[in-house]
This record gives sequence, structure tokens and C-alpha cells, in this order.
Amino acid sequence: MEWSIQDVARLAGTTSRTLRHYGELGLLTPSRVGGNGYRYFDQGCLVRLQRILLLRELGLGLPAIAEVVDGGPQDTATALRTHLELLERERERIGRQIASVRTTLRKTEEGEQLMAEEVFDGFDHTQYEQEVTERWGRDAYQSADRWWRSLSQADKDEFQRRQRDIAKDFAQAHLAGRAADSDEVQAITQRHFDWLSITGRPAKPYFVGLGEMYVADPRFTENYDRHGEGTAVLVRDAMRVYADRNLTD
Amino acid sequence: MEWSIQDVARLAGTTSRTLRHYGELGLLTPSRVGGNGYRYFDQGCLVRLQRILLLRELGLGLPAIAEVVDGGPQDTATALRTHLELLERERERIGRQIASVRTTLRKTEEGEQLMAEEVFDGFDHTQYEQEVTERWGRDAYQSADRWWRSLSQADKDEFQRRQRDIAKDFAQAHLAGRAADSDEVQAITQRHFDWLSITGRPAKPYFVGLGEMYVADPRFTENYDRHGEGTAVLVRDAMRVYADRNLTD
DNA sequence: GTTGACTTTGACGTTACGTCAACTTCTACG
DNA sequence: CGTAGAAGTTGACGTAACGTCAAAGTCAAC
Repeated sequence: MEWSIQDVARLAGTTSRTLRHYGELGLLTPSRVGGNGYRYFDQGCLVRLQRILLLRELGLGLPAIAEVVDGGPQDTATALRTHLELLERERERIGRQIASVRTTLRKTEEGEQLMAEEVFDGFDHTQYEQEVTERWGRDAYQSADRWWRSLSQADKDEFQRRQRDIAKDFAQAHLAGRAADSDEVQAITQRHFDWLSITGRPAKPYFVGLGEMYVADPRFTENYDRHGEGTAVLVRDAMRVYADRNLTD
Repeated sequence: MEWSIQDVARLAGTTSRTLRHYGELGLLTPSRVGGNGYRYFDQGCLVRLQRILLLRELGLGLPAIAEVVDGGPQDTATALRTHLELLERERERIGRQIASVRTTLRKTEEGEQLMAEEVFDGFDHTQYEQEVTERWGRDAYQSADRWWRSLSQADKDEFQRRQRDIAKDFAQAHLAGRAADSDEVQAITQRHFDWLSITGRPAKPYFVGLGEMYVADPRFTENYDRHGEGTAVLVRDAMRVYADRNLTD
């Protein structure tokens, strides 16, 4: 018993083009090829095709399927587990994207001037920025940067007010001679971490790198040291301690 | 003030290739092109680029962005709402895919012979099947079919036992002379609907089409009529009533 | 004048096929 | 037995958004 390519396509709910494509990739070889070049498939081919189509419906790529269909259930399980992780990461990514789009949409509807003319803030300190960002990734910085620009002025003000409060507390602790790893300073650092978490929980290298930037980039240093000389260094150290204690990577 | 292509790429956190690509698409035109062909960008270009990159990070396609960047916030809001729907559907789809992969993975690990040699059940009634499936989509049927094949024998048995119970109750109601739109028959139909919902809530055309298949395909007719002649017709009518009352589209 | 960084255009590769196009083969009918 | 129509073949381009060479011209500095 054997079937033509069109028969198989109908039976399996796919197209002849797909079957030819699988043939090219060596995924599914016809059991017989006539003298006229016609492809014919037998029952074994159909069984194989069913497996391929099921796996493809689950979202696996053809190369992954190719490695799996000839192997045992062991290989299949491994591939599925890997694929599952990928799918879960993808779902998370989309979830974050949905949240971002919702925020942007709200801003847009509220008539906010999305990304106004102050695009140039931050475009003039490329000297230090470059050195620092290279350590923990330019993309993360750029991404956060664009996020910041998309906020409304009110949001920015609120965001900065919280930052100033935190900076003041850091400075006060610094004046009082507290160590970076003291409970008091670590509590402030926790608030600092929460403040940063608005755009998503920071990764460890990002957080540590940011601390270093507070010292390296005068624009940031000024944020802390204006409340008391040397505060930026304390903050950087506190951030490193915090990261070592609470963040994984 | 103007910048070279490499400068802009660095400033915006992207690559020169991307900028050239946007140029080709007419998304971002250089403010000036030197006699040597070099592209130069001014501040306006940077503002525009920031908007483009933000929207792209949100997952919008370049054609969609192209329509939006020149329009007002009105257009942007509409585009974002459309995009949001798309993202939410995508998240749901991935959620379903994750569930499917988990099930398949479990089966595989339990040592089930995934899709055994009985691939041929159902491959011999293509005559009727073809007529019926053409009405409500072959893909839906094929997909459900593959799902069915991926179940373990125990699951299949359980699934069929529930089906038999429902069929018997339908036959009994039929013998008692109940109408398709009677409360009693509709209650059984509800159970039938729930039973089908295992693979996902059926769409209305699917559900109605399935009812017609129960009459058109002797393999299915037999499932009902063996408990009493004419039951299949009652079931079909009951399913249509149920669909009209409870399902949309 | 040479080196090295930067620029240009052009073209191929990526995923899983869809969609012609041009041509041959099979099947059924008058 | 000729022919129409369905079905088969290979070949090639298109898709989204660039990444990645390749070949060649330009610019700035030593």
C-alpha cells in the first residue's frame, strides 16, 4: 500500500509543497520514487510524518525535529524540555512587552509628548559612559534610557524625588560614619534597589555596574556628593555588598 | 551639528547597517548626503530614530512604525492597541503550546509509545470525512486527530467511557421521545460539550460541523445508533440548538 | 605616502514553507 | 486515439529585519 504525494498531504492535513520541503531536508524521504520522478509514500512514512507534524505543532524547529525523529524517546524528552524552557522564556518576554506597550499606550493617550526635545540629555557624556557601559552591556543601558525618555514629566519628577530622598539618606548615613555593609546603609540600598526595579528587576552585573558608574560618571557622582562629599563611593560599595548578598548570576 | 553614521549608531545603541536599512525603507533619511556618498544625521534624525527604536522594542513591525512615526499620537495609540491585541493572542497561544508540550513530555517520559502503529485508524474513511471537514476546516480536525493519537491507551479508554455514557443517555432520551431542545437533552448536550472541551473549547462552526458529521459519517453514527436507531439525528439537532443558544459566531 | 578607521554599494543567509512558472505525466472521456 | 484537466516535477523568488562578509573608495593622522 502506498500513496501519492497529494494523497499523503490530504491524509495528514498538510500540503505537497511541505512534503517536498521535508524531502529536501532529508526529514521525510519517499519510500519509492517512480521512473517518472513521482514520489510515493508507505505506511512507515505516514507514521513518521505524524510525529514530525505533532512536534512541529508544538513549536519545535525542523532541525530539532530531524535530530529527534530518528532517536528514541530519550532524545525526544530532552528536546521537549529544552523547548519548554524556551517557550517559557518567550512567554515571559511577551508578558514584559505587553506591560511596556500598555504603559506607552496610556502615555500616548494622555497626550504626553512622547520623547520630547530633550532627547539630548545624556548624549554629551559619551566619554565616561562608553567605558562603563562596555562592562555591563550597552543594550541594557540604551533600553533603560529609552524607557526613561518615554516617561511623562510628572513621572520623571516623582522618580527623581524618590531618588533624592534616597540620596539624602545615603549622605546622612555617610556623615554618621556608617559602613557600606551596615544594616542601616543596606536598608537604604534596598530602597534604592526597589526604586530601580520599576523598569524590571535589575540583573546583578547591571546593578554592580551601575554602582561603578555612580563613581565614574561625574553626572551621577554629583547626584550623591552634593549632599556630602564621598557619598557616591559609599553608595557604590553598598551596592556591591547588596548585590553579593541578595542577587544571583 | 551633525553626526556620521557610526556616531549615530553608537549614540542610539544600534548599528550602521540598521541605519542604512532604515534608509532603504525610507524610515529614516539622512539630513544630508555628502558628495562622497557619506550619510550625515542631525538632531531631528536622532529624535526620529529614538521613536523608531522605542516602537521596535515594543515589538512593532517596521511597516507599522513607518505609518506611525509621521502621524500624530492618534495613529500611535491605534497602532499600539492593535499590537497589544496581537501580543495578547500570542501569549495565549504560547500558553496553550506550553501546556501541550508539558503533556507530550510527560507521555514521552512515561515511556508511552507516542503515536503507535494504529496511525491508520481514521485513515480509511476519507470519503465522508472529506465532505464534512471541508465545511469547518480540515486543520482543526487534523490537529485534534494528532492530539488524540498522542494520548495513552488509558486516557483514550477513559475518554471513550465518558463518551459511551453520554451516548447511552442520549439514546435513552431519544427512546423517551424527548425533543432536541428539551431541558433534559440540552443538559446531556452540555456534558457532551464539556467532554469535547478537553482539547480546548470548541468553536461554534466546529461544534455544529461535528454534529453533522455524526450523521454523515457511519463510523460516528454507529456510536450513537447502536444504543437506539435515530439517536445520531437527535444528537445533531441537539448540538445545533446548543450552539445557537450558547456559542457565538 | 602609508596606515588604519570609516564609508559606500552589493549580495547572500536566516525560517518554513507559499506562490508562481514552465514543463511533463497520468487519467478519463468522446 | 486525441485531448482536456488534474496532478506531478524542478526551479526560483519572497517573506522580517537585519548580520555578515566582500570589494573598493574616502578621510585623518603620522
